[in-house]
Amino acid sequence: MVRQKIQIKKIDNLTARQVTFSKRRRGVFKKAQELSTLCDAEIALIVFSATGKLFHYSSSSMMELIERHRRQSENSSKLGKPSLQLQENDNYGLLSKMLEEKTRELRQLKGEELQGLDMDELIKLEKRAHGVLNHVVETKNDKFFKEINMLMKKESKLMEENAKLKQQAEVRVDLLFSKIIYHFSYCIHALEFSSEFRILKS
Amino acid sequence: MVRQKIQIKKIDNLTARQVTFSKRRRGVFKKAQELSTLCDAEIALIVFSATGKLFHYSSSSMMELIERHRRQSENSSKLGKPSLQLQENDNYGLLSKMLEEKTRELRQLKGEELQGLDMDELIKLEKRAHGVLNHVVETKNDKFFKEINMLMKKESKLMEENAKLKQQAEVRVDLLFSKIIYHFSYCIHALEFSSEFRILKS
DNA sequence: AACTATTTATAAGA
DNA sequence: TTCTTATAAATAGTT
Repeated sequence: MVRQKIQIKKIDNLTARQVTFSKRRRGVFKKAQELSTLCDAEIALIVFSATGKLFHYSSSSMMELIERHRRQSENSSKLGKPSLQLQENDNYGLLSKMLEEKTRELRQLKGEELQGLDMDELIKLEKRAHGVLNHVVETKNDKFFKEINMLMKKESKLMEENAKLKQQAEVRVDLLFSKIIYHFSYCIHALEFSSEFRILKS
Repeated sequence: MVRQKIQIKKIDNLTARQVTFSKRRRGVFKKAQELSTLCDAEIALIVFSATGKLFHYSSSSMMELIERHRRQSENSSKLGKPSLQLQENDNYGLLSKMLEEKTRELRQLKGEELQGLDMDELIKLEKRAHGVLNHVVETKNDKFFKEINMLMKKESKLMEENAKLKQQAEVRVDLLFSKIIYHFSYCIHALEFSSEFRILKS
C-alpha cells in the first residue's frame, strides 16, 4: 500500500510478517474505536496472532456483546431452540468435537495415523510437512543470523576497544621511553661530572 | 479526515452518522480481513449499529474464536469459580484445558508458535519435522508402490486373459475356416453334380 | 523505532 | 445508496 503496493496474501518473511501484524493491528483497533465513537456502534474485536497471543477490544462489555451476537445469530437461523440447558450442552458438544478434531489432526501431523489416508491426502500432508519444516528452518536460521549479527557487533566493538587500548599502551611506552632517555642522559651527565671531578682531584 | 479533518466524537447529524457508519464499517471489515490474510491471524469482529443491526466477520469459526477468547481471558484472571454446577463446570474446565493443550501442541507442530523456543528446541523440532516428513513420504511411497504392484498384477492378468482370448479366437477362426472350407467343398461338389446332371440331360 | 514516499480511506458534495 | 474528489490517514520499505 506504500512505497510499493502489496498483494493481500500471507507475507512469507517471518520478520516482515510480525512487523506488519503489529502495525496493522494497531490500525484496525483504532478504526474500530473510531467507528464506535463516531457512529454510536457497539463493537467487539478479537485478534489472535499467529503465535497465539490474544488482543481484544470492545466498546462495552465483551461478554454482553458476544451473548447478544449469539442470540441474534440463533434468531436468524430459525430453528426451535427450547432451553438454556440445551445451548450449554451444545457448547459442551462443540468443545468435545473440537477436541476430537484437534487430537486427530495432531496424530496425523505426528505421523501416527497415516494408514487411513488415501494418496491425495498423503500428498497434501507431505506438502504441509514440507511447509512446517521450512518454517522451522526459517525461524531457526533467523535466530541463528541474529545471534551471529550480535556476535559480530560485539566483536567489532571489542576490536575497537582493543585498538584504543593498544594506542594508549603505545603512548605509555613512548612516555616511559622518554623518561628512561631522560634518566639516562641525566646519569651520563652525572658520570661525566664525577669524572671531571676525579680528574680535578688527581 | 478528508476535505476536512473531523473530531473523533459522536456525529450529531443522524443521516451523516448513518452514512459514515456504512462507509467506515466496510473499511474496518476490509482491514480486519487484510490483517488476517497477510499475517495469518485469527480475527473475530462483531458490530452492532446504533439501531441494533448486527454485522460480523470471522477469519475462521466465530464460535471457536469466542471459545478460545473465553478460555484465554479466564486463564489470565486466575479467580476461583465456585458455581452451583460444580460437576459440569469441572468437566467443562477439564475439556477446555485439554483442548487448549492440544491446540498449543498443534500450533507448535504446525510451526506457528516458534518464537518462544530457543535454538536447541528449534533444532529438536526440525529433526522431528524431518522424521514426520520421512514417515509421511515413506507411507506415501509404500502406498504408491503397492498401487503400482497391484496395477502391474492386474495388467499381467489381463494380458494373460488377452492371450487366452486371442488363442480362443484363433481356434474359432480355424473352426470357422474349416466350416467354410467344408461348405465350399460341398458347394463345389454340388455344382459338379449339377453339371454332370445337365450333361446327362442334354 | 523513526522516516517517508505512496497507497488507501474517507468527508463532503453531487 | 453510490460516485467523485480533495485531502487525511495508514503503511511498505528503508534506515
